[in-house]
Amino acid sequence: MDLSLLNDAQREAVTCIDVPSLVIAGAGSGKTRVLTYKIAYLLEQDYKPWNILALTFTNKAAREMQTRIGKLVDQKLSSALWMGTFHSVFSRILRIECGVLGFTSNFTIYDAADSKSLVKTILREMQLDDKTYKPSTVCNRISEAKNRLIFPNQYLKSPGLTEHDASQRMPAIGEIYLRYMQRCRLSDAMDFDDLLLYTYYLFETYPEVLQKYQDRFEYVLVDEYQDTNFAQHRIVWQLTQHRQRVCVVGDDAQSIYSFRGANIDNILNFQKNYQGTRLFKLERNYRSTQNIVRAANSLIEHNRGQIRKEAYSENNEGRRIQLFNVQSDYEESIVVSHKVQALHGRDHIPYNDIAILYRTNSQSRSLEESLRKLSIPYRIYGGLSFYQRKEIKDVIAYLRLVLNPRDEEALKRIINYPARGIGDTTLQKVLGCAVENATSPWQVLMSPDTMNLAVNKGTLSKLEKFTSIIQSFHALTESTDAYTLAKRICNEAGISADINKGREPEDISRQENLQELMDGIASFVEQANEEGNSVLLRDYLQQVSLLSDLDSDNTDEGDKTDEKVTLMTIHSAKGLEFRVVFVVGLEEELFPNRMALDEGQRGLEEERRLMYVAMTRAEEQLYLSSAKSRFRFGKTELSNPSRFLKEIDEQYINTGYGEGDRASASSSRSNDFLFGSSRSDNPFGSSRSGNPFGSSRSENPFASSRSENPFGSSRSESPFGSTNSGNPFGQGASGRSSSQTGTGNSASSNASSGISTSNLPPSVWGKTLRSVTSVSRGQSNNPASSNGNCGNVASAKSDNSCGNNGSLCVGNVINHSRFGRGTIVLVEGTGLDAKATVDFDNVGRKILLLRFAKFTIEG
DNA sequence: ACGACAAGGATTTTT
DNA sequence: TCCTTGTCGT
Repeated sequence: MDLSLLNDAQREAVTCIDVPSLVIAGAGSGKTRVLTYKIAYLLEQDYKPWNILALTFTNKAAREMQTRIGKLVDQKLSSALWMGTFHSVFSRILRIECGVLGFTSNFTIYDAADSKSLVKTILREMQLDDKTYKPSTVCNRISEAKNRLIFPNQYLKSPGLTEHDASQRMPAIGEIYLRYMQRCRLSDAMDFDDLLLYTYYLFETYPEVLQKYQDRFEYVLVDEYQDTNFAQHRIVWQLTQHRQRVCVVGDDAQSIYSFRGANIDNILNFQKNYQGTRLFKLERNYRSTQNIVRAANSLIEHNRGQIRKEAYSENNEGRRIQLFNVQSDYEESIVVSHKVQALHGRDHIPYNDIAILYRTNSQSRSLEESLRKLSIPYRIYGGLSFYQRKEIKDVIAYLRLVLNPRDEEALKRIINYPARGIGDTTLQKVLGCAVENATSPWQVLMSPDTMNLAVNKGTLSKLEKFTSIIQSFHALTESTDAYTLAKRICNEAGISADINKGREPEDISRQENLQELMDGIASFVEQANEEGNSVLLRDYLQQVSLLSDLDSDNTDEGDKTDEKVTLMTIHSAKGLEFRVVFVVGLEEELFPNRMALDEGQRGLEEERRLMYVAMTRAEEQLYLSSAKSRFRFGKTELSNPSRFLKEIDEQYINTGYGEGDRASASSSRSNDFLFGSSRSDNPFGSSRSGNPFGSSRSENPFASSRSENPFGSSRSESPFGSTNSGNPFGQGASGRSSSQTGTGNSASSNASSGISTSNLPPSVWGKTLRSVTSVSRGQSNNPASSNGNCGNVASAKSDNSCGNNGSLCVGNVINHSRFGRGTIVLVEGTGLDAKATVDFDNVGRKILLLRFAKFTIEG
């Protein structure tokens, strides 16, 4: 491996593998480069890939890193690395190990909407007013607690927390939290935070399990460490405390997720936690012009508590930052659009080198309009996610319920969709009955008599009809592939009929969305087949619940060649770069956002870091704009320029419309807003006194959890509060009193509750796969099997010895339907087991099962 | 039980 | 402005 491509600081960081290393990597300083080279270096030093764990912030980042490492070392090695987000990696582990925690390996992952809905249900049951107990507030509170590894019983026992809740007139939050936890357990469900919380708990409670993973992960790397929360930090500590072979990379100046519990202290305190840490600072920015780097520096200097860092650039000095001060958001859109047009037409800058960034999604609307008027192609990221659309959630809810009938949120969603005459009254009765019997709603439906469900005969038969159809699907989950099963569900449960009946434009859109979802499932099955992985419903759901559409969408699919301007929030833009960047809506209350300002200094500093991130996305040109009025909440509101504009050293800024752009026809060109008088009477900076998560640590009601292990050493004491039975988790579904029996071999005790299939070698699943195949191929409408463009393949596949006399030989060049062009380097196995190893030009080396692979042979 | 309509409320970021 | 929630009438 060639380390000469690295600068001194990068190289030192890469080759330091004997002591903990903290890499402070400024924007554009080659952070990913260091991580990828470091992993490659570890492999070169004889670390095995399966002994290396690399944790990233997004799935996309993981994928990209994997590809980049694959180019440095053998693809085979890189694909064996443990790499992914905290959530995906630890959900994999939890699916294997969670038997001892009382979950099955098919547990559901609740998304934010599920959590909120469950909180609402609990509020209603406790007869609490959801005006005083705003569900979102309650959810946040629970999430904060989980991120700090505080379990319900600790919450209830903590004077700081309960007093704070009382002072907010929400004394029952602890109780809600407890019920919420129990309810999730009854539903065999974990929310996002639980994935971390239970991982921590698992490791803390079952030392033999912890040791297994300590042994496995000989070296741990964490990307974007500034955005980790306390739970994540502790999990990393659990895994690395013995060896201290750990490397974290991040930039405290780019920490922008504290609202999600990210704790900047993790990175600031790293050196204290790991004695003998070596600190590396990557200060040279390779991305941006000097002007941009300096301007961003001048802004971020207004924050305190950063790690000192001298970011610099040796690129061109570049142009000054252009400032647009305009009348209205409408004018802002026009000015920006015209500027984009000019950049494209006059300066020949491709559209996809241009990004427009904003603080809130709602700002995209007016920009879209004016871009459309000028026929400028654009692509919006974010907004309402594909997976949050109603029709998609409905189908996913079916899939979830079929796999895990105890999933209460899924059941609530679809028990009357499509309408089958089961109304709210009935649902409430079922839910109430479940609570009374301390069981899941599904259990109530299964034995309504013993549970004393009080509904009339007609209703009962409707319920039975519902359960029997779900059961009929459930019976197929072990044998039928996800696509075939999903298709059947859509058809037989009446979803397709419901979706396809309308002809309105929005109906068409729903139909298209459903189709897209089904296509997605089909291609999941197809790909899993080719790679010899399991294709069951659980395998699909496992990954889809952790997918955001930022991950799934914008991949290859020819979109890359399309030239489009990028519109996205600044948060989404993290880690990206563009030659030209517009940051719009630089106004007080909007950016910095009102909500953040309400949180005082801490909130303001995060907004400032957000602005820093926004500015440092730009390579060559940066434009900032600020409007004097903006249409918000249905009316026009006056606004003042963002304080950030004043904080950027003026020597890097040009004010007004420069260079005779046609936009300069506008009336406002003065720079008085920079120094104007309107600012003095602006009452900002007021910080609420009782902010529970404020910057002052001593006021923080959660602060105590940080210094001490909230579990102590006691394994027998339940962190979930007192519940029925001896089970600390308050439900006996698993038939096991889990925390007491943990001293045995966890792997064997786990077997009874089912082991996750995805980590097993394909051979184990050969039988299943075969039966899956026949089913799936029997379906004429299965795109995975009915594609006609693979004539050559058919012969290769049906030939029993394609290695020797078949049509596929080593050296053949093939065109794969998804992976593109590649060269055959190995053909092995016969008949159904025939496999080919292929070096693809763009995606590296893959092993394909020939009976599934879709490709044509070239020449 | 379910559809239509009104009112009200909320509008930050997302694994 | 938009979307979600609640209430009403059938």
